[in-house]
Amino acid sequence: MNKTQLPIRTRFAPSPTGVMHVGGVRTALFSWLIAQKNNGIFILRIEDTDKVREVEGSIEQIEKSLKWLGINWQEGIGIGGPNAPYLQSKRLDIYKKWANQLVENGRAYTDPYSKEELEEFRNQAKADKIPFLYRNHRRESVNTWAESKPLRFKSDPKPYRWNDAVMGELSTGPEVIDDFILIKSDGYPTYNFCHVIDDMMMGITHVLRSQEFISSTPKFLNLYEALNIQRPILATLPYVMSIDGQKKLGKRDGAKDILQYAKEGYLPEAMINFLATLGWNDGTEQEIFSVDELIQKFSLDRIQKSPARFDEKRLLWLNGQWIRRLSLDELYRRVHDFWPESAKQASEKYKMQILGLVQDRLKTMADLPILTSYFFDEPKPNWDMVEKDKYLSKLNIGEIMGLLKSAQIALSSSNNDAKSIQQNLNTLLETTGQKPAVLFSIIRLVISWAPFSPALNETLSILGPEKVNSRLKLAIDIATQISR
RNA sequence: GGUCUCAUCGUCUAAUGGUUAGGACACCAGGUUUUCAUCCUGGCAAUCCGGGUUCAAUUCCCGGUGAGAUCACCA
Repeated sequence: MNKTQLPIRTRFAPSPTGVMHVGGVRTALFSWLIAQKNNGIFILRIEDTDKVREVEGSIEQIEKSLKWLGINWQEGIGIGGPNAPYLQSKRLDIYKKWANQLVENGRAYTDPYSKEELEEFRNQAKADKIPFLYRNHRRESVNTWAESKPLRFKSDPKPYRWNDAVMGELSTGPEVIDDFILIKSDGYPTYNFCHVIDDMMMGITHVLRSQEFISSTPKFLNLYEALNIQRPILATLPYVMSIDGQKKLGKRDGAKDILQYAKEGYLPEAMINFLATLGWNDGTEQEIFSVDELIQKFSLDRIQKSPARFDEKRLLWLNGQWIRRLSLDELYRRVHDFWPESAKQASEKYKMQILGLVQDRLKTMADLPILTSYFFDEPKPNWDMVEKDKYLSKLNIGEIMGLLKSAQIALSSSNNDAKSIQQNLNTLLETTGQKPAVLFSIIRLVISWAPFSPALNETLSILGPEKVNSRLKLAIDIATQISR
C-alpha cells in the first residue's frame, strides 16, 4: 500500500452538549495536526443525535473555541462540503437506508422488549452474578422494523485482535460483543451506528478518540464487518486527568471552558503548545513548539499510552514564554482588551512604550492592569507600604523626607530619557550616600504605590517629569504631615 | 462482579539489555544597582512490588498491587 496516495481525512465530531474543555480540544488538535501534516482534510461534524442532552448554543461555542486556537476545518459545519450535511440530525434518511439494509441482510431486528423488561433482565443477571448480555434474550423475530421500537444490531460474537495507532495491539473476547441499539425509538440513530456510517461516507482515514471508546471498539469492528466496509485507522488518545484527582478531566471535575482561558489572558499559541505536549513529545528536549513545528513533527506513534494530568502551572509558564516571544507590535494587538479602564484615553505610543516595559513581566495578558495602572491613573498613596518596607522601615520620617526632597531636585534637572535619568540617580546615590536599596525603593514606592514595577529609570522616563514631580511633591506633603 | 487498558522525580516526560536514569514545570538557595518578572548558576526529587530469563533488567516474560475505563434507547 502506498501511503502517499491516500488522502488523509480526519474529523472532529463532538456532540453539542455544552462548552468545549481541554480533553475535547486536544482530540481536535491531534486530529487536525495529522491532517495538516499530510496535506489532508480536517472535518468538523456535529453528532447531535441525543436531543435530550443537547444544549443550545453549543455548536457556536465549539466553532468559536476551535477558531480561537486556529484549528480550521476544510469541510463541515458552517462551510459545507462534498459530504454535506455535517449535522447528524439532518442525515436521518441516510442512517435509515443503511439500517434497512442491515434488516434485509438479517443483521438487525426490532427490539420487542420494554425498558422495564430489560431492566428486569439486567437485575436478574446481577443477582445471578453473570454479565448481562442482551443477545441471550433474542427472540426469533421477523425481519421487519417496527419504527416505534428500537432497532438492534444482530451481533456476531467473536474474539478480536486489532491494531491501534497509539495503544498498539489490543484484543478482546466474544463476551464483549452484544446486540446494541442502532436506531432509537425516537428515530435518531445511536453514536455506535451513525459515526460508523458517517466516517465511511466521509472517507475518514484516521479516527482519533479518547480512551473511553476502547471497550466499545469491538462492537464497531463487528458492525464494520456486517456492513462490509473497511475500517479506518483507529487511534486511542489517553485521558487528560485533573491535577489533583485521579479522575478523567470532565465538566463535573471543574474542567474549564477552553474560552475561559482566552478571557484569562492566555495565548492560543501557549494553549496549543501545552496541549500538544501533554501526552506527546518529539523525543528531543524541546519544550516550546510553534504550530508550524507541531504540524511538521507530530506523529501518532509518539503519543503516550498513559493518562496525563493537567498542570496549569506549566500552562502559565508556557504562556509567559509565548508572550515574550511575540513582537511588541503583535503583543500590542493581542492585549487590546486587557488594558485597565483608565488607559482608554492614552495614546497608542504611550501604551506601546509601557507594554515594552512590562512584556517580560506578564504571565498572562490579564496581568496588565496590576502592572500598569499607575501609568494612567494617579495612584493612591499608601504610607503603610513605606513603613513595612524591608529597607525603609529602618529610616525615620525626617530621613525619608530628606531623600524625597533631594530626589525632587535631582530629577527636575534631568533630561527625560532613561539614560540621563539613570545618571542623575547615580549621582544622587553619591550625594546622599545611600544604598540603591533604600533610595530607589522610596522613589519607586511614592511614584507607583504599586507592589512592583519595572526598572526605575525607565518608569520615570515614561511617566515624564511633571507626573514624577507632582507625585514626589505629594509624598513630601504626606511626610511633612506625619512628622508633625 | 465481567472485560479492557495503563504504571520513570510532586507534575509533563526522555533513554537504554550495561548511563552518575537526562530535560522541563513546580519548589528551595544564590547572582544581575530597589521591588516584581525575565535571565544566569546551583540544589531537592523517580524507574510500583515480587519472581523468572540473562554475565547484566528500569527495559523482556509471568504474577501481584495500584489507578482508570467500560458493561445506556449517552457520546
